[in-house]
Amino acid sequence: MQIAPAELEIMNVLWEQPGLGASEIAEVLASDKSWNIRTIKTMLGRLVEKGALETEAEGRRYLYRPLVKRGDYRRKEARQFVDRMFGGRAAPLVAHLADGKGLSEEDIAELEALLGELKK
Amino acid sequence: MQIAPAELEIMNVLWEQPGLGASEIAEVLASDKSWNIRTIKTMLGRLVEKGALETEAEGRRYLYRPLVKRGDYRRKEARQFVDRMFGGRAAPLVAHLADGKGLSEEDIAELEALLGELKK
DNA sequence: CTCTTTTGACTACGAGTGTAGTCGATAGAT
DNA sequence: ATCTATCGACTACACTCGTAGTCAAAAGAG
Repeated sequence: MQIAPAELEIMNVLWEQPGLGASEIAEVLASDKSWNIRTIKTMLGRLVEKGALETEAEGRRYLYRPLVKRGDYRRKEARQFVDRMFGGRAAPLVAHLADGKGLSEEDIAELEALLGELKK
Repeated sequence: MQIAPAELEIMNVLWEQPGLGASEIAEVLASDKSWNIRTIKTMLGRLVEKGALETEAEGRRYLYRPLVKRGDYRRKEARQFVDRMFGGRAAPLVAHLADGKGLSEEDIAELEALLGELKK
């Protein structure tokens, strides 16, 4: 199941706070996106169609919550991305991020910890 | 400038061997893709339009070569991807790759070396 | 010189996306 | 009871992408 970039913004909101209604999602997004409420509803509809969200009726509106787990989705996308862009090799990806100042001190520390784990 | 997934396959060929003609690209790709030569030509046309490739006439055909550097493109995409999927944090990305067995022994070794570099 | 093959140019077309409008029902305001 | 704001359902529409067909020109086969 395929989630488009704009749809992902919606999913992100719902992963953080499952069970919101359309207009609440709109409020959350209002800060950085200027999306018409209709646009958001269209995307919600499509996400439900795709099986990425489920709805629960509450009075005359719907509450939405993710059917797809964020971790699962991220894992799948990460794999796909690394395959497409870097022929499946993760190291070059990290190298590029590093090169473009995409890694903070904190990232580096975290990565070190991670690698420590992995070596065991 | 936006390069679609299928177009990227073409770019990959030309990044490896700049200056091929359409049918030569088709030959290279024939091994793992079953694309009609017309399909390839359409994509070449679009890539030229987008400014990702330039052409040089050679007799009655064109030779294609990348205008975009592979490294630059990868860097940009990597950044974008991490932003969209992981809120800009690289560490979680690597964690997910690790989790899904996306990291080989070799990757891990390389990453360690990289981190060593970065800490300096 | 004529027939076939190859090449680039242009056209097609359905699925997916981003962005929103219209419509009918209904819940709340007065 | 009536008007208005809101909700979900359906519809619209231009643009991108994947996939290829058509066409005219030219190059090579015989």
